Amino acid sequence: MREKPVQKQVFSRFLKERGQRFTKERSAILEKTMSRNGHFDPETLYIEIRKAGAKASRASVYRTISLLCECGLIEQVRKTEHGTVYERSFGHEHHDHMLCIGCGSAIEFYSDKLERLQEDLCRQQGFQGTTHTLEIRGYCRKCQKKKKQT
Amino acid sequence: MREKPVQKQVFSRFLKERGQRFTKERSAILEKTMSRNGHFDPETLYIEIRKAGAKASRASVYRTISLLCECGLIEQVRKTEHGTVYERSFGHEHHDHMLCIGCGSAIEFYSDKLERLQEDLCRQQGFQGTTHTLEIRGYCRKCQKKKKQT
DNA sequence: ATTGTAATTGAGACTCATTATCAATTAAAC
DNA sequence: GTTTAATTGATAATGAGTCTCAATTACAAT
Repeated sequence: MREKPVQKQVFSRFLKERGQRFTKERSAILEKTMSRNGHFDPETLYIEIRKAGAKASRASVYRTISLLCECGLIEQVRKTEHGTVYERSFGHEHHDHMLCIGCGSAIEFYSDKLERLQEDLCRQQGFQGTTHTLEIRGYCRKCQKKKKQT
Repeated sequence: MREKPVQKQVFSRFLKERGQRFTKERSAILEKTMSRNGHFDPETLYIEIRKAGAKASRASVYRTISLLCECGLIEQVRKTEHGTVYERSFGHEHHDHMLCIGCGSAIEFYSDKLERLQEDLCRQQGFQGTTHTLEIRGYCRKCQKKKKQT
């Protein structure tokens, strides 16, 4: 796994500005977070970190995830009955999701039309929109086939 | 508060089909649910029911909310750090929400363009979409003013 | 390098929403 | 009315996430 010094810089600057420290625990969590491609939840991240031999407690994982959200390196995707799902946002353009009811898989997509629509809608309502999340639920290709077979 | 016999019929039929019973607890919870206009969470509903003098335990409230979701009379709006938020869907057309970061208030809106956009997006991805949720976060009129004053 | 000091860590206690348990109750079919 | 399986509710259990606090440590100043 290649180093990602840019992200370390972003994070350590963010911390320094607030008089906070860039510890090895935070560094390990940052690294594992940034090496992840898809969605993840704190517990899974914690287990991966332990497996990788790094030392960081569950508490630190939660605390660091919080910080990473604040400085914009990751963001919350959604809350589920099994906990909160996050994803890397650094080097990962804004997008929305389609979520398969059948298998839980997620498709990412981006739509310029949607971005413009958000602006229109906000104008109509006198609302100052900053971000949005669109989640489309349904069936992915695979699960559509499975359904036909039954 | 007027009676809403249609919803009772829907619910009791739904239950009968599944060999389940239409108890007074379920009836009380249904009624309180249907008399609500905005968003609500299970705990608030439970407290209201107790205040109204009806008898239903917290456990029954949770269990019945689950049933009401299954039969389509209410639906989950979102999960927050303070629990799950629901809203009546019976006699309440589909819509999406703008959520104020400042005060937590919610604006409901409906957009035909958005509905058509969902269809387009799904076609593009070979996804069979059934429902969606669009949540736009930002500042409502009041909170925009407050921010200016500071 | 050493020191001083405030930030951080981690183990475990705690919170709070939600679910499971199970004996007692009850709807509703006969 | 009897029967019987579904339901209820008090309470225990679960599980994600947060808090506590003594021990540790980053880091700025000397």
